[in-house]
Amino acid sequence: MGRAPCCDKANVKKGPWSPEEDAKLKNYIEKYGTGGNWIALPQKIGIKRCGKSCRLRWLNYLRPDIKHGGFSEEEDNIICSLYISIGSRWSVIAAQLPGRTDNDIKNYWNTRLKKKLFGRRKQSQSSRLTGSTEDPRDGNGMDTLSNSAIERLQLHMELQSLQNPNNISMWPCKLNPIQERIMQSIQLVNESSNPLIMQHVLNDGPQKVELFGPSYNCIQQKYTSPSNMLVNQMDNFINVDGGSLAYVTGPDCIKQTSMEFQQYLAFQAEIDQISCNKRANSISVDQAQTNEFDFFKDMDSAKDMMTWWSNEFEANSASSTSWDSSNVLDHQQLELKY
DNA sequence: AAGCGATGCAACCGCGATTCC
DNA sequence: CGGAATCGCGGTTGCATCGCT
Repeated sequence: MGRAPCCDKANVKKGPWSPEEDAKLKNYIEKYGTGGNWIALPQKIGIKRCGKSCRLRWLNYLRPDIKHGGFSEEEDNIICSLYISIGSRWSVIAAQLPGRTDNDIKNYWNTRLKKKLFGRRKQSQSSRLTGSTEDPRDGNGMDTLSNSAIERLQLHMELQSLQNPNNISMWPCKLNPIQERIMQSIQLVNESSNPLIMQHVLNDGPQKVELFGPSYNCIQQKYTSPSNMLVNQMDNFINVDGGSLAYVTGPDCIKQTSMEFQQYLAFQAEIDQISCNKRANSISVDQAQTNEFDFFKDMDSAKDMMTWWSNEFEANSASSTSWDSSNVLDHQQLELKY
């Protein structure tokens, strides 16, 4: 039993939008708004389109404040930095780039920026591997990993370096103060996920977590308000599940743990287990999990990749083509004040 | 000039999250 | 409170265009 379709698939038009359809949709929304129901919209307008398709067309193309093409270097930097920090959360990234849509950014990343990064990797690697014709897409390189896997790998490495600060850092860029705080906060969450410490937290008086997210906008709001006391309480922020932040204000927090926080803890546990299995060279891992995290088999090459990335970032941070996220988060669009 | 692979982008699809009744 | 409806997101696909041979 699948889910019921959102519209009558047989009676809706698919494919490219005609100028007439565009005009009808645009005129209607500008006059009356969406009415809070995209599914009903096409009927009202009199076009044979799925409501979801109308929503997409409006958000990605017809909206008046849309910017198309021509990403600036600054935008490149923001996208790269945020992708490295939070992964493929295109809507969150898009929220930091006025006029850009998640779809646009996703396409731009997939078609250009990724190549910009991995292309350098290819170049760098092939210069070291004499006589090698290795293509990163041939099944042995990092590109065989899913975005999610890369994201997880990055997170894993962050956590590793936090847990063992004496290790050579493989995180690709110098963190700015906010990112450093967030990384510290991850450590706090790690500690809190320890049952003993969790117990301590629970017994140590009421706690409360306010969740700001998943969009970074929320952080922005907190940090751009000069009169907001939270500005001075950054140590109390903890990162949950990538883009979202939780703020530890006091009472009742653990009971109010959000879904995202639970997911984060589950993910952390998963990573811990995998790391454990890796260390113990265990082969008893469930096959599905093994498949999902196959890349850990190739951890050495992955480390190599991240080390390379780190070098590239450092080298580039001195040039005008800076990939250094510390620059990015200083960007005025984020308006983060320390 | 034609063929063909690569590229870029708009649009679709499936599914989890959220809202509504 | 539970199920249905809707929203919103990320991944994927399809197709027009480009550029190389």
